[in-house]
Amino acid sequence: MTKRKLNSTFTLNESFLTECDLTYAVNKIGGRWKILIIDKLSDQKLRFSELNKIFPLITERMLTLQLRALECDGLVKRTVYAEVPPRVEYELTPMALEFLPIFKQLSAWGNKHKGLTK
Amino acid sequence: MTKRKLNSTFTLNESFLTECDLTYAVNKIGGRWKILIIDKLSDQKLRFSELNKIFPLITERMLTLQLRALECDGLVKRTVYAEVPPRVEYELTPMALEFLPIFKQLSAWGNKHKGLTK
DNA sequence: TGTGGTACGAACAAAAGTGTAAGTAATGAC
DNA sequence: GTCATTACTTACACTTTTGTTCGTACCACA
Repeated sequence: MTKRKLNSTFTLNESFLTECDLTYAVNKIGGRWKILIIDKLSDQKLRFSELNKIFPLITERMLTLQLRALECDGLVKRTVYAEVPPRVEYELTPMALEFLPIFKQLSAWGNKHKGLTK
Repeated sequence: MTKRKLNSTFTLNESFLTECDLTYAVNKIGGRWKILIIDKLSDQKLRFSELNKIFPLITERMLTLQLRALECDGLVKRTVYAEVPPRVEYELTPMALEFLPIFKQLSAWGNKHKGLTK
């Protein structure tokens, strides 16, 4: 996505951290809007503009970035139709589909404990 | 942790985002070292200095911040012993223990797909 | 000729997260 | 009195992430 300086402690630590399968997994869904996007795509293909309407607060730029990251991580498949005006559809990959049951548990956990700090 | 400006779009979006149970849950473990800390605490209490030794790359400041955040979110319990030199022990709360099985699945998913982008 | 819709891209700015380097309190051991 | 130990705290700098604003290509259609 954005260019990074190599050899910064930040980056070095990142390498160390992603050696952990758990951290690796969480990093993949760590972007601000990624989870919501995956959730919406869980049972349907959606176009860029449709996602944009579903999440009015996300900017086009952010949506682009998050989708690109998801695509890059192999969680989302991007299909471009050579039409005018352009049409691009996004859908989950099998790898992402395997994530969904975990999502449900996470969601249940979140729901159970939300607001009950302590 | 750090003070935030209210009313920034960033903060407003955060409110919107954490309405989603899923995003809420992921945010709780989103800090850079939180997952590793929880993992280490999964079967034992540990002192501040012990955690620091386990993760040589984390700075004391970061360790403090992450532990404070975890405590604030009700995932970690902090026990201070009135001794000199000070002794502070950290352990998981029941809420965090409920997270562990999900962690295992996340970890398995990460292990399966790591390196297999696409 | 001009307008409209789609899915972006680029330049910039703001905010948050993370790392660096130093310092602190309390007290028991020497 | 000095030093060592533990668990921090503070001030600052740097990196990444997120948001703002503007602009683009393409062609159908009016």
